[in-house]
Amino acid sequence: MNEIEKFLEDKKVRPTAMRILIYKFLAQKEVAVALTDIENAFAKADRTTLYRTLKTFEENGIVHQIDDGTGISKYALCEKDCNCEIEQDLHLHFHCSNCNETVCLTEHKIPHINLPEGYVAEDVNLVVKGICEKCSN
Amino acid sequence: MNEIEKFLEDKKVRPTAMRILIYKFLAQKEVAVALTDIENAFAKADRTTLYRTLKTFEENGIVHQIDDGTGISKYALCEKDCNCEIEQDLHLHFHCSNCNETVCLTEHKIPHINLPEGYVAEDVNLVVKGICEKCSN
DNA sequence: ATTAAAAATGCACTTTCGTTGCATTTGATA
DNA sequence: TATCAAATGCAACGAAAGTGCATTTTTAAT
Repeated sequence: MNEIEKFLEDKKVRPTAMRILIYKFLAQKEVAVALTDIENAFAKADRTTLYRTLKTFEENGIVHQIDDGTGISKYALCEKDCNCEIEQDLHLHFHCSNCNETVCLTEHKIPHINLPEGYVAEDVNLVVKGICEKCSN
Repeated sequence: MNEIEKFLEDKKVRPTAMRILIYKFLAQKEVAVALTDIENAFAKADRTTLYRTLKTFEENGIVHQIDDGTGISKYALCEKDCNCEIEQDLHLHFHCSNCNETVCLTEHKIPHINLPEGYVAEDVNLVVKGICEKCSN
């Protein structure tokens, strides 16, 4: 409880009640969540608030946004000490076409990529689509 | 002209006037295009027709759809003899955050990815975001 | 403690994109 | 030339992202 408040403050995000709840929700989820998922979990809160909370979290390095190819943005908590940097922090995401869930495979970092002359990489997104461990049995 | 008709027929796609035009448009573009781009180029045609043409092209291995992380689907002609298969055909895409264009780096195939036990890969999407060659000068 | 300022939240609304159903037209085939 | 299937055009819908503004809450200063 108090840890979360402290954590948010460290990240320069005001620890409002709503934000603490959203943080908790993200923390208990082991998969990436869409705005709609949070909306359903917090029926009382307005979508805009949730939307802006996620944006704030993203801007302050608390969550990373995941584009899993479904066209719907997903969000997941960043790892400890993550700066969302290529080579160091960025990891593989897996989207299951059966259960439709997206997971962070944080131990699978993104391989180094050689770009042609003149190209500058700022961000890399690697998504594998297929059948996840739960659904493949 | 006649080559295109033949090509489309080979791919089991009826070479209608509209489809030939769209094919030509894609062929002359060196970047991936969005539905909206084609819409603007062919003001006379209906969006639905363009949309369905792209779908038809995609289903018949003429174009591949690209998810570049902008949330807007892009399309580009497949390489010759492409079957859109992992390890063989799938390549890197680069999205420029300056000019907003997405290019196929077809010579950069997607590296082999080891997944955890139980995961089955069906498709892989690798997008690098940054500054492209044209914009970095 | 009170108040002023700033930030967060809620509400209404808009835009864009993807998508579908259905009527109409075009094109291939018998 | 008649017939049937495929392609096209039109209208509309739904989901999701995003914005402007009014209101409430929180912080900070007096």
